[in-house]
Amino acid sequence: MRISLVAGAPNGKACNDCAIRDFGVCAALDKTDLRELEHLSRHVRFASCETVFAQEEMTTSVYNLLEGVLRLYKLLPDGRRQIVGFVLPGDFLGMPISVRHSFSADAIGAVTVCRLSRTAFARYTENKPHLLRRINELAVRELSQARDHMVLLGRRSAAEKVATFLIGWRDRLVQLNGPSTTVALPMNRQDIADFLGLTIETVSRTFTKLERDHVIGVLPGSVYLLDPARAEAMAAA
Amino acid sequence: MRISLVAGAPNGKACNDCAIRDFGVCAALDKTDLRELEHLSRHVRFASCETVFAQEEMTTSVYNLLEGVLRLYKLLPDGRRQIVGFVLPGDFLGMPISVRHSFSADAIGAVTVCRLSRTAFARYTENKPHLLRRINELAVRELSQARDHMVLLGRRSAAEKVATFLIGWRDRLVQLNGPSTTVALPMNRQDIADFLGLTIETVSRTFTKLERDHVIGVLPGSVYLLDPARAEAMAAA
DNA sequence: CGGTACATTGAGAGATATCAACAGGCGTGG
DNA sequence: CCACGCCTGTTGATATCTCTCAATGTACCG
Repeated sequence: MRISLVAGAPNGKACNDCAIRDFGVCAALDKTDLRELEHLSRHVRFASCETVFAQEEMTTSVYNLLEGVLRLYKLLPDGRRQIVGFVLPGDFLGMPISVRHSFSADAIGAVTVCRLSRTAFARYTENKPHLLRRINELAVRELSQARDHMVLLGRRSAAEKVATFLIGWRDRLVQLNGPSTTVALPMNRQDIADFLGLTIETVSRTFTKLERDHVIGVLPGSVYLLDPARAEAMAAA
Repeated sequence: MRISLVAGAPNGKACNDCAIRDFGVCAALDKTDLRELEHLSRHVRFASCETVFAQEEMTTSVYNLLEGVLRLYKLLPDGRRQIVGFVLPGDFLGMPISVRHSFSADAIGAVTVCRLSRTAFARYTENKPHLLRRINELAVRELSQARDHMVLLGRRSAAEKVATFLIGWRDRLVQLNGPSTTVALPMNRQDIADFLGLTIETVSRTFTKLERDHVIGVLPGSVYLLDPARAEAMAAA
């Protein structure tokens, strides 16, 4: 939760060559648009556990994640935490409802973001309805994911929660890196617990149980799916 | 869950005189825009428990709620239900992520909606960036509410859930109808339970407990807040 | 090699779910 | 107009899942 002191370094690379060129909001932009965007964006690095922005802070920027993973979370006054989402490269972070952030974002491992001034980006989008539609599309997709997660939090058992999480996380990684037998879990057990509305012990026990049942194999920092079909069935049920 | 057979009746009234003129998406539109919109919209009535649209159905329309209350919910294959939101007059329902609805909507009591063809509305928005921004704003607000609800579902006790629900619902009603000591609850206990990730029995017991503690008074179809401060404290905690 | 952070495991407690019975309101129909 | 049945909501007893508290294990790092 330390704050990064690293100031924005000049972008350095052209947006056109960006690794996430075809993923995030920028997918809606042509070369001319991108050239304009280059002048507005700065790449910024954060070390593990550094805060990109915090709940209640003023919203000054919007972000595209370039490398690494972020956790987004909300805290209750007494310290209880609910992780509302994990952010992967290509994801866009920049639809603040108000002048203050309603949740916090910090780095899980080293992270690079593409940062833009919120006002400059707002001006940039003004006469670009295709970009507005793209942002809208992303917001609606996030809303849909949020509702799926409500179902998980409100109506699923611990085993179903964990299975659903593993399948969903695998699917996101597959989209980024292509198929793989193992599912990397850069977040720790507490993060998973706070995402699924469980305690760390219950998550741990559930992992062990799934391992005993030959559904998954547990390794430090990852799991592999021994029986993807069964995991998917638990996630669907 | 019956399907309404009532076909779309001609709008009849001018959008400019609409009751929710200043609330929903239409707040972003001037008189000229509204006149154009009148030709696209139809008022449709639904009786209690009729389905406006169902999960997996094709998305053909977008809606503005004019009168009444809707529940939005998702079902798991085994029948478990999670209500993802209640819709009040002025709320906009029309940001489908895909060609099929990802949740169902049905009427709690009699309902009137303003229905527009999805494709016609999409064409209508095409050259109206102010409307796009308005839609975006609404989507982001909903997303924020969804995240708040995730915290409730994942990290709050039954008593906190019920108190938070009552305060939140009261605030929405106040915005529509002005201050009032009583909070009308058109939805039944099962709806509340499915919204809060509880069982009907737990909701009932929690109401009784809050009544014993002189926080609320329970009446058929409504409650009144005897100790709003205490209820708000439970909702914030 | 020891320290620290993270993860696992166990025992017991507690909150909510489940199962079951009962109460009250409301409409229907005799 | 009253009796009946139905639906919704409440209450009670018990079960169960997940949490809490505590101890132990394990990997990483100085």
